[in-house]
Amino acid sequence: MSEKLSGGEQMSTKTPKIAVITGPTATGKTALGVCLAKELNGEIVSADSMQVYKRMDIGTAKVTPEEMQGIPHHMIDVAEPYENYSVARYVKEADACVQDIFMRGKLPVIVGGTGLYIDSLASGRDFDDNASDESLRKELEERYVLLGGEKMLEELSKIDPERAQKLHPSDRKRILRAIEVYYTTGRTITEHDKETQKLPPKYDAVTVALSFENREDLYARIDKRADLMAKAGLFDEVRSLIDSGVSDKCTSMQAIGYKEAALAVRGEISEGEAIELIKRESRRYAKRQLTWLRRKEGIGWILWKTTPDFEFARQFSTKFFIANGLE
RNA sequence: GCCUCUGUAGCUCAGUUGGUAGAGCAGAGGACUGAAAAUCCUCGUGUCGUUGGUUCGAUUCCGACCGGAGGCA
Repeated sequence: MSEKLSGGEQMSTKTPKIAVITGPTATGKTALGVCLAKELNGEIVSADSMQVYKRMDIGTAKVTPEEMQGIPHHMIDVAEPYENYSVARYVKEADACVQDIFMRGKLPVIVGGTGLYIDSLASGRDFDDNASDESLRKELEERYVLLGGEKMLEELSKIDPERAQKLHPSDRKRILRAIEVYYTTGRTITEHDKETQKLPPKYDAVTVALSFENREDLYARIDKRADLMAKAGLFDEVRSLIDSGVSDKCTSMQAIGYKEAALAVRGEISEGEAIELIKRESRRYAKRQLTWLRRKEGIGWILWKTTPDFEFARQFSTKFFIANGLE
């Protein structure tokens, strides 16, 4: 009887496993995601900081209804382009999706390239509702411009020396956020981080990452996709966003493809120049994504030779998932 | 055919009054806890076109040759 009880306890404390498909931009995550969701009786939860916005389809390479092949997709088109989305909101909403999918006896398949979103969702990071203050942030922003990074970092080192030591004077966002957290919650961001690090992860993310064996092949794919986006009407898409009143200060308009196309729409550069910029920024973005992923252990990497081989990827991923306890 | 200019990092070009060289861009590596497609940090060895000569020493000066651009015929 006691055996039974302890067994039951173990079951209930076991971390649920979720499937994750990630990798730099333009590597075929969307297609593989659908393919595996079909095979594993799953539903897709997107982990993409820009596909959350409605009316941003071409530039974000959003899945089309045909590509979905009947598989439900969550966390896409959940915000308006003029809203400012955030990790905090993502974790809250995406986690609700994940739980709902589990409840219905299906497997959540997380697909996307926004590493911070995936990590935060999996770790179950709790974002305090009070730890954000727009007007304070604005005020700090002004102070930063006025006083400069050195002075602001000095200010931070008085309240949170540990954090201050890790930051560079130019890292405006992080310096200001650290100060903001202290003023809104009364606790330093270092304390806050240490606390969340202590928490056991909410989900066990069994992760497959896609990339190319040779960097040039990845870059060639990115370049090609940028050309296709332009042909598919990226500039019209951006023009209509601007016409509908989405300001270039919005988070959505900082997306690669959108900020450059907006310059062209406003006539500051040519469309050809915009496309070249989009290619370059996308390449750099892909590199940053790789940097993020490389440090993580336990990832099952699929490296394409020159073009994706989804049949191989399907077999590899299925084996990898099963080997890591997913069903 | 002759004359002039030119050949230096993947690209565009500096430079060395002779002691083997440095910027921008491209690129590479890293960081990342409420904007993350964001934000930030670090990184420059290359037959100085080839080959002879002068020199202790040549990428630098001289000659020839091979590319490229322009001019005259």
